[in-house]
Amino acid sequence: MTRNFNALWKKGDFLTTRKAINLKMLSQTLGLSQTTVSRALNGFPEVAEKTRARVIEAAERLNYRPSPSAASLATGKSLMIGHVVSLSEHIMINPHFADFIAGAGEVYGQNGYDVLLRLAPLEEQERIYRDLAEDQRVDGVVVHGPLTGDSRIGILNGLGLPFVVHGRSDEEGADYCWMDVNNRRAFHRATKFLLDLGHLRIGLINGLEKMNFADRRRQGYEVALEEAGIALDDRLLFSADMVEPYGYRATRALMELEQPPTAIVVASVLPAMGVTRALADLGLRAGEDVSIIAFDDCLSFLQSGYKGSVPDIPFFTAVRSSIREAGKRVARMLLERIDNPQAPLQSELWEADFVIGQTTAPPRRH
Amino acid sequence: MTRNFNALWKKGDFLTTRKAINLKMLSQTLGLSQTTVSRALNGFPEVAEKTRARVIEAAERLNYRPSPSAASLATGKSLMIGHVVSLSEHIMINPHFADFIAGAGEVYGQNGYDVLLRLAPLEEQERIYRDLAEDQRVDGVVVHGPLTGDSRIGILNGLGLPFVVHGRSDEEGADYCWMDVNNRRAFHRATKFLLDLGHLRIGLINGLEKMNFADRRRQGYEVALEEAGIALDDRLLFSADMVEPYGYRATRALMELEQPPTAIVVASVLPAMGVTRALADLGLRAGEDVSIIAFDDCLSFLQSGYKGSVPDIPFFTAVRSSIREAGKRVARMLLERIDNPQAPLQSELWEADFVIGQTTAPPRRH
DNA sequence: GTTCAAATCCAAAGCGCTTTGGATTTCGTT
DNA sequence: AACGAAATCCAAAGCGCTTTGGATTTGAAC
Repeated sequence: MTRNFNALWKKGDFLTTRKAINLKMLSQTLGLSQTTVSRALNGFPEVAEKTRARVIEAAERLNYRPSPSAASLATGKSLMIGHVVSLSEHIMINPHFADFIAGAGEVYGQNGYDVLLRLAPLEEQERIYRDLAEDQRVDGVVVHGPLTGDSRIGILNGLGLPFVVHGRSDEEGADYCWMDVNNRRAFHRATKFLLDLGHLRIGLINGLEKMNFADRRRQGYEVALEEAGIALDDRLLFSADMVEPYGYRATRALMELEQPPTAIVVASVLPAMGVTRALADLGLRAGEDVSIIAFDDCLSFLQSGYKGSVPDIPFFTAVRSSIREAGKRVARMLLERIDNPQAPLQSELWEADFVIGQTTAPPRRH
Repeated sequence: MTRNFNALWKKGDFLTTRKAINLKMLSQTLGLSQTTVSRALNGFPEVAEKTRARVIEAAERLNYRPSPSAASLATGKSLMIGHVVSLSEHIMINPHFADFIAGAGEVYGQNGYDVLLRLAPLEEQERIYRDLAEDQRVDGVVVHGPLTGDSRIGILNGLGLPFVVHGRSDEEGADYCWMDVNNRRAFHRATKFLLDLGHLRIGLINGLEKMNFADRRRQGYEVALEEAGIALDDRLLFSADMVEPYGYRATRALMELEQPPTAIVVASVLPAMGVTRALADLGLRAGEDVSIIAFDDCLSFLQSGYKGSVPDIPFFTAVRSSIREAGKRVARMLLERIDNPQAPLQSELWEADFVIGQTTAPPRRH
């Protein structure tokens, strides 16, 4: 029975090069069939516990590791989660994506999944999803940065590939699985807070408004103004990719108005840093001269001490929601969906925290 | 011959669900053997061009796509590149990693490779490399954030898995393939520039010095001071993970010294933003009151307009090298290495640009 | 019209795993 | 002691591709 295997062993293959051992060899050493060994390792009930223990022990001792491609070929599962992102196109995605994936990757790792990362511009993503699905390269995907009316969602539903959207694509968000922050309410609260402080002219430095999250944020801002009986002023509204220099330029433009705003709501801490830089250039101070509220995704490299360590008063007053925690949650939702594709569609809406920092105060009296 | 396939076709499988078509079916429709079809598609010379054209046409028409796991099982190649990173541990890696992978991913995509991303703390990475190699899950890996004397390199050499190091791990850098920026010279130049402007007390806000790149940067700084006959002052030296609040706190500490520095060299634009924030808090202005030179990785979300668009004068005076371009280069080197594992080990050292911005000036006279 | 390469194509054996359908053994019952 | 169900295990058939070793055909040369 074990002759074959012993021959190989004596040849020295295993001891020296630690050449991978496969199921066949393992079952031969054990004097069991491949079936039994496979079932023992995969936790099937029809194998005696004594046998299972023996098998597991031997597998560990001989450093047996099943070939992923063989398993994938046989089962059709790949234990991979696809993330398709356009890191070149909307570069503001980059740092956000890194933190999101840091959270998601943690969950994947705990469940034996890996990330398949594909960089591609938006217009190619539909084709890529199709390829990934047909090739069975991934067991599910996460949709990043959904636009309002995003066509990727329809495609994915058609493909039958499990997916979760980080964010939403429309008002209902009914026929797909998503996890989102309540962007509208967050910006409503931020704007109302500034109004309550007495600010009457409030600028909005928003993200790209074809992105659904930015669209919602603007709605929150507008509704708050409306409720306060303040007319919208287009000159106070900006929309672009959320990078630092954008915040800088928008602020310079705002402050050159004949009636500059006394407060600004900013879609991300990144442009918000540009805002403070612009104010500094003009000899103005954030908080004292111009109030700022930013949306804070808890980007790891900007704030280090949330939990313990250094409990600083945060610089920016902010509506805050950890994108990294979002990554974890989305990952969990997706894995559940993969395990049970028939389960009803889940969705989850998080409220952002509102934290007071050093950049808000009542408007200056002249 | 084609009966089998037609039967399936008529059943409607292909037209409706676009069920994946496999080699067998494709060869049956063509009336050729699987061998010939496979060879035709993979560009082998022993198939007539006429036949090849016919095969390719049919493959496209029927939307044939070879199964990656089957191909991987048969060939042992996975068309995947492994990136193992610890996004949680040294969070400063995050934004840098995102831009690096944006560059690398572009090259991978052009060559039919994908990224397998695995999040793991440093101490697990050796085991993970071993697993990835034995499982044949990836055809090569990139080593991120090498420490001085990094054990991962020895492991990888032992495994025979092709790899390229982004950065270096030791003085020689001889027995592995790497691509690095001349960090020592960059910081030497930066420091010397400040000395030439007349600065005598120069702070260093460095990265974690167990990281090889940070170690080298410090060497450059020290040598420049030494050459100018200025003694090192430990109170001017900081070393930590390069996040924004670190720059802030280090600067506060620096400015509280009885003899505060008149200039600071900073290891990254991220802490440098903290530096300017701290200075602003103290009523000081970067450039006028305290000079700053930062290392600038061209992080996408901080500077948008390098190439064309808005040719701003950069804010920070900086030594600059695009981490994204580095990603591209590393990816190319790795793919070459995979194609030709026997070729001599390559390495590449880039010089950083030195760009003058708005944060350097001669020291204030009192 | 042979002959012999060169050109072209093929059957079949893997690659390493899962899983179906059955065979064999064990064990409590009668 | 015999019986049937439960427990345990197995042989073999895929999964879809690559590739070896060989068969067949073509075409130029004699």
